[in-house]
Amino acid sequence: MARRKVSLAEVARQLGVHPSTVSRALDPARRSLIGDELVGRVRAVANQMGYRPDPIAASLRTRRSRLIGALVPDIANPVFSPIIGGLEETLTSAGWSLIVANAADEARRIALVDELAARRVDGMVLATAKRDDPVLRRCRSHRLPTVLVNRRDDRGLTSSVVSDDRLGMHLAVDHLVALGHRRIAHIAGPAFLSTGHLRREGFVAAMAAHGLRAGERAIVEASALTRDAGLIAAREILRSERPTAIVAANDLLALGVLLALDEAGLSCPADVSVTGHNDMPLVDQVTPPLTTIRISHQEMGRESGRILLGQIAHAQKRIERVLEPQLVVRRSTRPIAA
Amino acid sequence: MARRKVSLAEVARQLGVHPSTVSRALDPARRSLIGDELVGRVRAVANQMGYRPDPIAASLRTRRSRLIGALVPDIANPVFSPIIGGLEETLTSAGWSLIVANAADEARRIALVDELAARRVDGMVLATAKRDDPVLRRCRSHRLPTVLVNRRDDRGLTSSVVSDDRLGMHLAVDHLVALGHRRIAHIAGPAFLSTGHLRREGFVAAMAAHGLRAGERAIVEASALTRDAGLIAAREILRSERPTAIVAANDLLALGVLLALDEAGLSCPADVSVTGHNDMPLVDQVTPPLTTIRISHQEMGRESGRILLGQIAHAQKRIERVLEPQLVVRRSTRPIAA
DNA sequence: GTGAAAGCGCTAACAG
DNA sequence: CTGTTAGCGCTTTCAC
Repeated sequence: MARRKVSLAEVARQLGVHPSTVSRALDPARRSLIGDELVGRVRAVANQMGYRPDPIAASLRTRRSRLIGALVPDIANPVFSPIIGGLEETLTSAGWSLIVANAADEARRIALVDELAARRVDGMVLATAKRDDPVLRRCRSHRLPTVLVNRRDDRGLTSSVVSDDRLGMHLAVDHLVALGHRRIAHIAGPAFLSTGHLRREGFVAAMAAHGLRAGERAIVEASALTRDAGLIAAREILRSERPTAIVAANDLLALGVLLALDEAGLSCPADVSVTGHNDMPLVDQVTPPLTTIRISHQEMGRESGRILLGQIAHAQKRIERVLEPQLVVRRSTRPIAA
Repeated sequence: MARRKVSLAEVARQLGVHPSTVSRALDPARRSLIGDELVGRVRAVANQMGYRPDPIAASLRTRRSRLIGALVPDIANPVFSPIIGGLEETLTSAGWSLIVANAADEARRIALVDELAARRVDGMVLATAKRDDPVLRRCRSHRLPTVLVNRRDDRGLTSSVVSDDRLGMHLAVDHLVALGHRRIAHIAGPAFLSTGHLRREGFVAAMAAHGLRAGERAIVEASALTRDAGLIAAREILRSERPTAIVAANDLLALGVLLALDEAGLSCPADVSVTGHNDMPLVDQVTPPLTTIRISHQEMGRESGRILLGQIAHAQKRIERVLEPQLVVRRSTRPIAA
C-alpha cells in the first residue's frame, strides 16, 4: 500500500481518456456530464490505482480549499474546547477540515486571519468574545463567510450563534426570587465582552420584572472572567450591605465568590446563595456544588458549522441563532432563612 | 487596503525584473543569490504593492506547506487543550500553522492522517493515548515526521514527550507513606493506555521501594479515565479490606473516588486519603481540594513542537523527552489517624 | 547575479 | 458526452 503518489493524468492515461474526463467523473457535482458506463470504469480504475486527489492543486485552480478557520482567544479555556469539538464534528462530516488558530492579542489575531485567508479558507468561525472587533472587519474585507460563536455582531451584519443570555439571567433571578431572595447582587463580566454586557442587562431586566431594583452597589463589574477577578469583585460586594444572593456572570466568577465568602467567614448557601453561568465541567463537584445556567457549547459549535456551510453553499443571508439555556439547581442556592 | 490580490509576476513586472528574481529576493534562504541593492528594491516594492505570497501555489511546487497536523482523541478533554495551546505557541512563533483534527475512533483517525498527508502537512503530532497504534504506522507510511505527546512508542522508533509517570507515582506514594499510610490502593487507568500502564507500574515499584506489597485486590483497573469509571472502581476497592489511602491514576478517577467515599459514608481525608494525577483545572476547589501530581501539559505541547520542527529541519533522530512532574499537596491527604 | 523555460496537479472555458 | 487548451502562482533547474 501507499505506493508512489498517482496523479489524475496517470489514471487518464491508463484509461485512455483525457484527464478532464477523469476529473469530471470523480467530482459528484459534474459526474452527470459523463456517461454512466465511463464513470464506473473511471472510478474503478482510480480506486484500484490508489488515486488520491491533490487538494493543493485543486485549491490553486479553484481558489477554494474545503478548509475552515476557527479563531479562539484561548484554546485552553474549557468553554472553547467543546465549541471547537462541535464545530469539527459538523465540518468533518460534511467533508471540510478545520484549522484552529489561537491568539490572545488582537494584532496577532488579525495576522492570523490574513494568513488563513491566504491559505484560502472557505470560511471563518470567530469565537473571540469582544464586541465590535477589528478581527471581524478583517474577515469581511477578505470577503470570507464568517460566523460568530458566543457573541453577536452589534452592527447586525454577521451570522452568530449565542445562548440566550437574558433568558439565562431570568432563570437565575427567578429561581432566587422563588426561594425568597430579594437583595440580590450581580458580578458582571467586562462590558466589552458580549456576554458580560448582555448578562448584565438581563440581570437588571429580570430584577425589574420582579419589581426589584438592582441597587447602585449591587452590581460590580469584574475585570476579567476569572476566578481571581470574581474573588476581588465579591470582596467589594461584601463590603457594602450584604446581599442574600449573588448572581455571577459565569462559573469562574462564581467560584471566586465562593472563595470570597469563605474568606469572610460566611457560608454558602447558609448565608449567601450563589449562581454561576455555563455549567462548566466539575462545578458539580466543588463545594457546594454550583447552581448554574447550562449552555451547550458543543451544540453552539455544531450549529455554527451548519450555518457557515449553508452560507458558503447558498450565500445565505445572515442568521442569528439563539440557543436556550437551562437552569441547573444544585446546592449553592437555597431558601432564604426565615 | 486589501486591494486586489497581487502576484509575484506583477511585482516583477513593476520592477522590470524576472519573477524568479523576486522570488529569490523575498526568500531568506535564497536571498544571498541576489544583489543587496536589488533585494532592497524588491522588498520595498513588494511591500508597497501589498504583495502576499500565495502559500497554495508554493506548496504545489515545493510539496511543503508550513502546516502541522495534530490529532487528538477528544479536544474537549481538559488535558488536551493546553497541549494544543502550547504546541500552537511554538509553531506559530516559528511561522508554522496548526491543523487540529479530532477523532475518537481509530478508522476516522487514520482517514484524517491520510487527509492531512494529502494536504501536505510537514509533520504530525499525535496526542492519542493508545499504545501501539495503527495511526502511528500510517504516519510512518506517509513518511511524515511525527511526535507523540503524552505517550511513548513501545517500539522505540518515534520521538515523544511524556511526563515521568513512574516518578509521579513515586511522589504520590512517598508522600502517603511519609504521612504514615501503609495500606494504599491504586485505581489504574486502562492498560491499553500508555499512562494507565506506566502509572500502574510506577505504583507497584514505589510501593516495593518502601517494602510494601500492593496486594492482589489493592489495584483495580478502571474501564476509562472518567469520573464514573473511578466511582465504580472505588466501590470495588471499598468492598474489600479498606485501605487508608487511594492513589488514582488521574484526577477524574480521583474525583470518582471522592464520590464513592461520600456514598459509603466515609470522609476524605479523615477516613481515607486520596491523590489524583494531572492537576487539572478546578481540582483545587473540589471538596476536599485534591492532592495531586502536576504535569505541565502546556510545556509538553511546546516541547513537542520544538522537537517536531527540529526533526523537520535537520531530520534529527528520535528524541524522547521526559518532563518532571511535581507533587501538589492539598487537603485530600493527611497523616493517618494514630 | 539574473533571466528563461518548464512544470507542480488540477479544473474551467470552449469546442465539437 | 468528451477532448483541447490554457492557465492558477510559485519555484527550480539550467543558461548566460
